[in-house]
Amino acid sequence: MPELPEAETIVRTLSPHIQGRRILTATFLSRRVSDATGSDIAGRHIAGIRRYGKQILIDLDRGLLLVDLRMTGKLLANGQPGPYTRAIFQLDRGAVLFDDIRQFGSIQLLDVEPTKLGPDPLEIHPAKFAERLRVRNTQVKCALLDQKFVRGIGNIYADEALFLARIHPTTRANQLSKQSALALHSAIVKLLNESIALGGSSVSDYVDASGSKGSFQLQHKVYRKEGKPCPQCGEPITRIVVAQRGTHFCPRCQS
DNA sequence: CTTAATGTTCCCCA
DNA sequence: TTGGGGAACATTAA
Repeated sequence: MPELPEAETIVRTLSPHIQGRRILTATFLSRRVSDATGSDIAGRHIAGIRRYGKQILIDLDRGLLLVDLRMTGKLLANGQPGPYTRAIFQLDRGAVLFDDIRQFGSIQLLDVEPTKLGPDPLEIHPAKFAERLRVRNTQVKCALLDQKFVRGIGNIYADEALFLARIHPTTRANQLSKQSALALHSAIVKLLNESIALGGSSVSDYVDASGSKGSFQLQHKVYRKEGKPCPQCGEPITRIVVAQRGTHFCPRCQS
């Protein structure tokens, strides 16, 4: 799904449309989207919206909605319903659509905070991040993708951060020098913030709540760049598979 | 027809 | 208990 920067952008672009609004009706067009029913949700007020890792939490006057976008989920303000619209929230002013081509996404109605994931990469102290890596006996890319390790990083930013920090994706996390671990933390913070500033990466079909694409994909150095020259040294970018995900890196820069 | 895609979970094996 | 690997979920695009 959208990763941290995309979720953050969706929250920012959707917030002005839904903050303080009342949900008149909620309609689920696909059984897979939710266990909740429209009548469970109708009538509640929206207190606010926030990001939790790469997920989105919509606080209600009673309970909250946990929106998990997975690979192709979208939240759209005042869009036109189409063939992939899976849920419609009619508000007292405007409407919100949940579109999702692949239907991996979901919207859950919770009465308490969701189960806890790892720390937010933009908030964790660099030394704490390094320490978490040090006690992890797994490939560093696997750690980055594990939402219980840190919440919000996905396949794009994992590959880009490992390139920026010059770390091979299959390096054991507990074998990284403290210096490398800190470089990785710094690369992650830099990339996530830069991406947020550019509205996220639109590589597949990501758009924000207004239907606008981000532009951070133009800054990608290795993600989906197999065979293209490394911007640092010219060596062709290599693609391997790690944790069942396409993994892109420079075999010369990322020893 | 085959492969891969911003993700997670479940199941089996060591 | 931890970690690795594969399948599954549903749909599109190259």
